[in-house]
Amino acid sequence: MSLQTPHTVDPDSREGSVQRGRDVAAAILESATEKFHRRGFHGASMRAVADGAGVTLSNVYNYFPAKSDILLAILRTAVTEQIKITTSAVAGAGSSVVDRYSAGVESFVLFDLEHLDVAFVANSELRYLDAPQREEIVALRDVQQALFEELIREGVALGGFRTPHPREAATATLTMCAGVTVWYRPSGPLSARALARRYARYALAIVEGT
Amino acid sequence: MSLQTPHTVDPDSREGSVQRGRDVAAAILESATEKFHRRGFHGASMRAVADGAGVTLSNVYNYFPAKSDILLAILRTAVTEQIKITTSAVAGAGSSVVDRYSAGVESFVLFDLEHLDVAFVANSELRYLDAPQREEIVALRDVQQALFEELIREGVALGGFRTPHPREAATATLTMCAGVTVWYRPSGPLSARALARRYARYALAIVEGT
Amino acid sequence: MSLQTPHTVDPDSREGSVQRGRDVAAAILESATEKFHRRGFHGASMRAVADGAGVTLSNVYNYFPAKSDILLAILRTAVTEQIKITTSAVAGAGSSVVDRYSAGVESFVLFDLEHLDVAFVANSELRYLDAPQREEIVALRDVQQALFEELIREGVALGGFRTPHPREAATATLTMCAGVTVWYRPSGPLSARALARRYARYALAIVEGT
Amino acid sequence: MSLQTPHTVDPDSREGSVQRGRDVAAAILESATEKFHRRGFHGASMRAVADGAGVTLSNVYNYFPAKSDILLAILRTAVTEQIKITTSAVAGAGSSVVDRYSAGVESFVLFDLEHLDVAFVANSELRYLDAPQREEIVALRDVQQALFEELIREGVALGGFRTPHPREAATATLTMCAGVTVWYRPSGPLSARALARRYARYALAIVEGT
DNA sequence: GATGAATGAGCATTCATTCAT
DNA sequence: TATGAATGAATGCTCATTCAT
Repeated sequence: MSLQTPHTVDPDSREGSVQRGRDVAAAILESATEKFHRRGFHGASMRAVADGAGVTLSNVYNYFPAKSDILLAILRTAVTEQIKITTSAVAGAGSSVVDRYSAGVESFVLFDLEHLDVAFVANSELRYLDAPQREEIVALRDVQQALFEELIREGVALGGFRTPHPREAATATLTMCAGVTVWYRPSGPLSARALARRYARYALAIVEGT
Repeated sequence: MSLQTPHTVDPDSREGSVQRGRDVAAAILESATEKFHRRGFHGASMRAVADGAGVTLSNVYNYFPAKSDILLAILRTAVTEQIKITTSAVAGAGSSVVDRYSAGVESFVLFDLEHLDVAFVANSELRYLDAPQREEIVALRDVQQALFEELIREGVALGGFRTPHPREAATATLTMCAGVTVWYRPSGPLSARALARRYARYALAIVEGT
Repeated sequence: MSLQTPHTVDPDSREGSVQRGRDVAAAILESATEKFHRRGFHGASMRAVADGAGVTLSNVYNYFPAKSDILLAILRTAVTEQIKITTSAVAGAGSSVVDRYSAGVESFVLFDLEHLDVAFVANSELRYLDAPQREEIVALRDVQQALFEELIREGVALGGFRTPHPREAATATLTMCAGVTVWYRPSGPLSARALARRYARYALAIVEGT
Repeated sequence: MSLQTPHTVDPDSREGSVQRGRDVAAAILESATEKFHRRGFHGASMRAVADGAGVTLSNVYNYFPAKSDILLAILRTAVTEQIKITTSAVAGAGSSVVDRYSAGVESFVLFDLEHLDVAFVANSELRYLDAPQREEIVALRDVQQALFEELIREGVALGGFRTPHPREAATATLTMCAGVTVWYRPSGPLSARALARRYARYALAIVEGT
């Protein structure tokens, strides 16, 4: 499942240039994600991105003014989407903090596992954005981090979690979770869902939940 | 403290120009580490590496036949050194598994914190090595991973740890620990040693130590 | 007369700058031929080739993926064209073997004299092509050699030629003829046509024609 | 048999620096000959020459001030030696012009066949010498050419040869003979001596000897 | 939107040569 | 003689980007 190509498309809007423009941009983002994942931002050439998208090199520039804008678009979508998914997972969980925190972590890991290359790129290539672009993404990640941190603080206040350092616990947990994109292979013995549950358990342990 | 500059230098040989007295290969490795950290392997040019080392571009090639050999040398040194340090930390700790595991994790994190850029490069740029070179480093990392995994299994056998999945716990812990190189800044409020201790506690929680 | 500039050009399209009107690929091949002739394949730089063609260095690579492909293109054109010319000269000559052989040799030499640099490069730089590319050209040269060898065998069969070694006679003759590209200067006293006739006479003597 | 390493060495002179100097220079020339043959003058690096000679790169410069001096030395030796050999072959032959011319051509070809790489280099790489060095070799080749041309003129005067163009016949013959270095392989079916005799016959035909 | 041609700066690497010892 | 270290210029080639159509 790709983040860039939505699988539900309104059939009425399939014609006309706007829709075709959407398709092309999506193809470029998809190709770029794969290339950035495999070769890194600086190791992947615009030609390779264009070729992978089945698009003319020059035409890429009709959709993205510069290479870094492609990376920015990938990261923006990824982080935004992950915030949405974790937020709604937390909202949809049971009323106990433990349940809500677990649901949040599980959905976070699941997102990374289901979008391995996007998530990997989001973690590893952010540093190649120039300051203004980078700050936009960093701000979004702060939102994501705050979501978990708040839950931890809440758990500590309610007595369910006993970690003395909510902020560092959140940071450690998030980097641990993001780490799955480095080594997980879908062909392995562990299903994404099972792994996500396992990580939720680690996360609970880190905040010293009872 | 740099990994590349040998600790034992004959003080009598320090005369002569500062630049010449310093080992050229070490200067190149140090510069390359910094450049690879800041710009990534493909984003850092050999010219930048040479300039940073105060060395002629062509002279770099008198010490390293190719760019990738510089990366290889950095990774080899880093991983080897970290194995040594963690191994001896484990050996020098108390007899209980909890103590030995904690000491191992703490020294692992401490190493990363004291060689932030080297450790960061070791984690993020390994994938840019070609297969044969990459496999050499991967084999070394497997040794490192085995060290922790064995300790966990031992703890489980003795009853001190209760995690049902030693291998995954080790993986999760190591990626969590390696994650500190992404965000830690020495100028921050937390000392390296304090942070390392904190991570040892997280690690213990993950393996569900009592 | 150049081999690279096509003979039939639409006169109406000659407007626009002289440089642009000229085919870029042809200009590159022409310049490369001259540079390879003067400095040799390894002694001629792509920058020199580009400059000689009035073309940007990088633009050369829009037409030829590698330096060796330029050499390949030159040799392919040269050898193919020479085969065509000698074949049709043989076909258009009188019915006697002596006449046909003489016509073949004469046209062969004439081709070399009228395309001195191309022919010189074809003789001297072939060895710098990598195996697969070289074999393509070698196969073409075998066709050329076979043309003459067959004529000699025919002459021997009919009694006009008395050489006991048709193959070696053909080889000796062709290398002798190709040799003119080394020393002939159009400014000299001997016209190309006269020299070609003289070589046809040598060739006849070598096969011991009556 | 190499031109550079004499096979008769005075055993008494084997020690001391002069003799060792000789050996080193000879090794360099031998290696350079092989490299120039295989890769061409510009395609062969000084490092490759040094390595092939089992000599330090810097030490090469103790014997030859520049790369082109190595080429010059090779060519000088080769051409000089060939002149000597052909001259004495002519002198040692029977009294008839036909015999003397045949002996000259045969010994010329034989020299090329017995020193394939040296002779090849002498033919193909001469053009890479700068003007003053090149002229020295060209002057030597003129001597070689004059030897054959004089014989032809003598033969014409005496009535044995009937070619109307002694000079062009000599040129054609010499380029034909030199051509053997391009294709001859000692492993082939034809012995060097047999091939040389065959070429002497071609040469006689070219000058229209009776 | 889409294209093919073009560009200038930059890339990793190699060159012949020099120099201090 | 001999060496190991060093150098500046050049090598073939690729880069992200632009532009005219």
